[in-house]
Amino acid sequence: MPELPEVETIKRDLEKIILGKKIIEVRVNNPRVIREPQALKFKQGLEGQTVKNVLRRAKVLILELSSGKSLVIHLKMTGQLVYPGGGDKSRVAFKFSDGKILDFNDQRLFAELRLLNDWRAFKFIRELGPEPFEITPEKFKVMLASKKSKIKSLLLDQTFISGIGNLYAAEVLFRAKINPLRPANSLSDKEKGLLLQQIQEVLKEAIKSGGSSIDDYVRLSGEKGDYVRHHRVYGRQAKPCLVCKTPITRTVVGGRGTFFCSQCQK
DNA sequence: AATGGGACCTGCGCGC
DNA sequence: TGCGCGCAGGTCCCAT
Repeated sequence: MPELPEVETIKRDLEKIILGKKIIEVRVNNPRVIREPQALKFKQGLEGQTVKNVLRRAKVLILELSSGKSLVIHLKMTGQLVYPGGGDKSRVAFKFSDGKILDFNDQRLFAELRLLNDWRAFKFIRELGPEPFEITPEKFKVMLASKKSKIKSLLLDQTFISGIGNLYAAEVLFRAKINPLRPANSLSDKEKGLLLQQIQEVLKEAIKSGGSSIDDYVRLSGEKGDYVRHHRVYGRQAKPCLVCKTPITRTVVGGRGTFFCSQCQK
């Protein structure tokens, strides 16, 4: 479940090793992960290209190429980039001019690779809400004002705010002491301010730790992200709240596991 | 219009 | 020991 901090970590690791390098061969081991264009065109469009720029938008990685096209990668839940690669799990392998290989792994085949003429025109990216770090407290208040949906569902809505997933939604709501089931427009101005502050702080700290390795996420090197040590509620069902010792509640919101402290989060 | 649930997938861990 | 089942969650799509 790579979310913003995990994708940002991969982005930073990746640009250190592939900026300016040429892709000499693309091996497609499972065409299902290539959403467009058709696999052969994808391969041909990448071979011979130099990586000019590595960008992140929300949970999406973008590699701008010398041709002007871009390789757009959404890791979804189990997508991984591993370097140096050459492993037998790889769905797609990118070989560079120095002979080294970047593996794209994805156990569950949900991830999406695209070779696009203009990544900015890609519907998913066009419709993304603002990046959490670009939001001011004033703007956040306006954004929440008319929203009746549960605050947790709203944090997961990528067209509302981009980059937060199930894990960080749980963590920021715990730190802001807000119950995930609350209607968004029922938050006081003070709570809205605190929530934005926690969103920015938690994401920033998580990036510093290299993300959270639960399930499949690993850094480019295969090394784990260290932020798991700082988790307070995610995955802690029935365990004592770290603040008040009340057992952590697990419920389902929008079909997703939702962890919170019924005592601390009102 | 907003909300909810299923679908997409695979491997792991659990209970019998 | 072995098998079947539920579960994990990002996003899309459809029904209500």
